[in-house]
Order: sequence, then C-alpha cells, then structure tokens
Amino acid sequence: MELTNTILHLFPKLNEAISKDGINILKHSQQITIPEGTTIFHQGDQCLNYLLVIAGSVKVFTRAENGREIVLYHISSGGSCVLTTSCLISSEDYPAEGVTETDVVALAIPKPIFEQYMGESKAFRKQVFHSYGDRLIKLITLVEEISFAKLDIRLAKYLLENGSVNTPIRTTHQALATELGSAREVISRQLKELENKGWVLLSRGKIEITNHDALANLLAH
Amino acid sequence: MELTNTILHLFPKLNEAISKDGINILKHSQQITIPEGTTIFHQGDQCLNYLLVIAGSVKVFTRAENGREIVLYHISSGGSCVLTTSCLISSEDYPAEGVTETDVVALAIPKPIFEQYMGESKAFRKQVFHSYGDRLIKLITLVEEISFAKLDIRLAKYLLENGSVNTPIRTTHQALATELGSAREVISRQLKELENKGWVLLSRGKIEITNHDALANLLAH
DNA sequence: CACTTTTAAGTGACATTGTCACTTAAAGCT
DNA sequence: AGCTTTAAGTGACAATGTCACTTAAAAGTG
Repeated sequence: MELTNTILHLFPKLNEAISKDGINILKHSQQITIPEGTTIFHQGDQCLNYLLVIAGSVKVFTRAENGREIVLYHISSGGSCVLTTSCLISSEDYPAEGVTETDVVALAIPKPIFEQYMGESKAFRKQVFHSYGDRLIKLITLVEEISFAKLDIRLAKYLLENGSVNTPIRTTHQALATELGSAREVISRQLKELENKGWVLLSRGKIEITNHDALANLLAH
Repeated sequence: MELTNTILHLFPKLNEAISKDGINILKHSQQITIPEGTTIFHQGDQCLNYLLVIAGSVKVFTRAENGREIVLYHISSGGSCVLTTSCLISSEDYPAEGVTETDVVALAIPKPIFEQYMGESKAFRKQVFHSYGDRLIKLITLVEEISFAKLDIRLAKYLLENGSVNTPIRTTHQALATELGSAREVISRQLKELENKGWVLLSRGKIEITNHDALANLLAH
C-alpha cells in the first residue's frame, strides 16, 4: 500500500483513472528496478512497455558523429517516457538514447494494457498527453536556450539549479558540457572565470557555489 | 466527395477510423480556410480545435527577447498541429507561435468531438500519436543540427531541399537566418562564399542554384 | 516621372564559442 | 611507490554571432 500511495501521489491523473474509470493499473503493471548506468533505450530499439518513473532519474540525449553529446531532458519521478510511448504507438525510430543516471524504480505497463487504458480512460489519456506536452515544451525551450542564450547564463542557471552554497555539485566539466551542449574546454574556461570572480570554488569533480547572489544576478539579466 | 478523398489520402489513419470505428469525422468537423500571414496561435492562447492541414503550410517558431527567431518546424498538408493538441488536452501554455506561410485549408475538429474520438477509435489515436512522435523527432533532430552541424552544411541542405537548378528560391537572407536559427549577416556571408565558388547566383530576394552537385557534395561530407 | 520610404543586403571590427593538439595533475589500483 | 585512468588546463586558431553602420534595390506616391 505504501507504493500505491506513492504512485498515486506522483501521478494524480492515474488516481482519477483508477477511481473514475475502474482501471486497475497496479494489478496489470509491474514494478521494476533498473541499476544506474543502464541504457534503457537507444536508436532503433523496439519497446514493449509504457514506463512511469517512480524514483531516480533517466538522462535522454543524442550523440553526434564526432562524439559530442547533448542532453535533451531528464525524466525524474512523476515523469514518463514519451519517446518510448511514441514508438509504442507509431512504431518509429527515435533519434536518442536513454540512460539511467541513478538506480531507477519504474512502473512498466505492457503495450496491450497501455492500449486498452488509452481507449477506456480519459484520465489515463490525459496523463499520457500531459507528459507529451511537457516534453514538447522542454524541447522547444531547449532549442530556444541553445540558439539564443549565452553560455555563461546557461551555466549559472545550471549551477543554481543543481547546487547551493552548502551543497556542492559533483560532476565533471565534460558532463556539464554534455548537459549544456557545449565543449569541455569551453566549460572549463567559463568555470575558471566564475572562480576568478570568487563566485565558485573548483576542484576535481566538484563545484562549490560561494556566491549565490552574484550568480543569480547573472540570470536576472 | 472530392474533399473526402483528398483527406482520406492525406490521413490514411483517419480512413481506418472511419471505416473500422464508424466515426463520422467529416460530418462533425469543419473545413476552414486561413489566409497567408495569419497568426493561428501564440503563447498563452487557448485553443478549441484539433487542426488537420489539408493544403498550405504553417510555420511554427519561437522568438527570443532580442527579436531573433528560429523556426521549429513546418506543418504542411497531411500534418496536424500537435502543440494545439497538447494544449487541448493538458491546458498548458506553449512557448511558440504559429503563422500561416501560405493560404491554408484545414479541417477543424472541435474539442469535444476530438475527445470523443480519442476514446472511441484506436486508429484516430494512432493518427494523433503519430503526429506527436513526428514532431518530437523533428525537434530532437533540430537540436542535433543546431548543436552539432556546421552552418554551411545546413545552409546547403536547405537550398537543395527548397530549390533546384531550374527553380530559384524566393526568400530573404533574414528569412533564411530565422529558418536556420542564425543571424542575417552570417547567412549573407555564407551565401556570398557559395556565390564566389560559382555554386549559386544571388539577387535581391532570390537564390539560384547553379551547381547542384557541388552543394550535394558538401552534405556527403 | 522623380521623389521618398521601405526593405534587403553588404561591411568591418570585435566578442563569443568551438576545435585541435597537446600538457598537467589528481585519484584509483597493484 | 609506480602505473594507469580520468579530469582539467592551455594556446592558437576557426567558426559564428553582434554591432553599428552603409549601400542599394524595390515599392509607393504626388
């Protein structure tokens, strides 16, 4: 019952699907645990389940021929994998890879059950569409940021969203470059500048924010 | 009956929805014509119809604060507007604008009918999901191209896709910059280089391809 | 037609970001 | 302690974006 409550809290629309439409999602789906670093899909894969993430995080990214990568978005608890959903229904290839960033607990709804629910429950459809719309918006926002925003701003934003004065960010410059669709050397230089200004403190694999307000001020424009 | 055939040809899944699921789409929807240059949606709009494009083309783009724009994708005949669909269902704001590039003929399915069909017809759902998946893939591809591909390559690709030796492209450098998410000056310089190589011929508002193979060779890498 | 106005395109200097071919240094392993 | 792996630094240079203009073609107008 603990799990049930967690799920219903994370996916309020499913709650509605269960109570209003009499759909027994928990009975017909399976809870799975995926270890960190697992590739859950990559280009050309067939997929057989609708995945709802209960705990942990999945990184979805594309890779260029020259090896450079860019993160498209993350799926964290309360999110679902729309790319697999899309291929679930329209059977197209997706041009991206998904890798678990942490151990992930997910609810897997098998394809036939998924299709049945899509027909039977308006609330279930809403849940699915909601996560679709969410991804579209995230992708559009990403296009905007890549095209228009300066790197120092995007970097500062990332730092503020992922750390604070007391909680350092544990990541590498390379990972950050991937996250922002830039190159490692460029990130290193930008970080070095922030360090020279005294706003962050750098060490191998760790970035500490030392002046939150100054960083926040960059975003303010 | 002419229109019916056109529609069923453009949207094969709807054909199935009609024949298999007994759904009378044509009866409950309305054919509308929208003149060129009409904004059909912009950020924050509410939308009341599911739009299927029968003829013409819609440009979907975002605008940065400094006025720079980038085209996210085009919706042409056989396409449907997923952004409005998304907001139709999840009632979120979308961070983009849609403007007709030509006169557009579209089929408008009112929201309540749309929701009914979504419940009743698997084929209809497939149609909707297919266009969703399509957009996701287009957006992901766009992110890839913006992040990784060189501008001259993207420009050459655009030129080849939109013109040939006999059919010049009628557009401005500014419009091209918007299409590729770059700046006008940069596009002008790139075009000038192509002209110097003798691959295109430039005049105000017009680009003529004079050496198709050389351009195609750029893409081949 | 000659003129003004609008719109498109060109230009050079400079800033930002990406690429390349490395070097240096820290952490983990035996 | 020495070796290996991984992270980060560096300088030179290329590609792209920005700015503040100028020039020129087309469109509108009396």
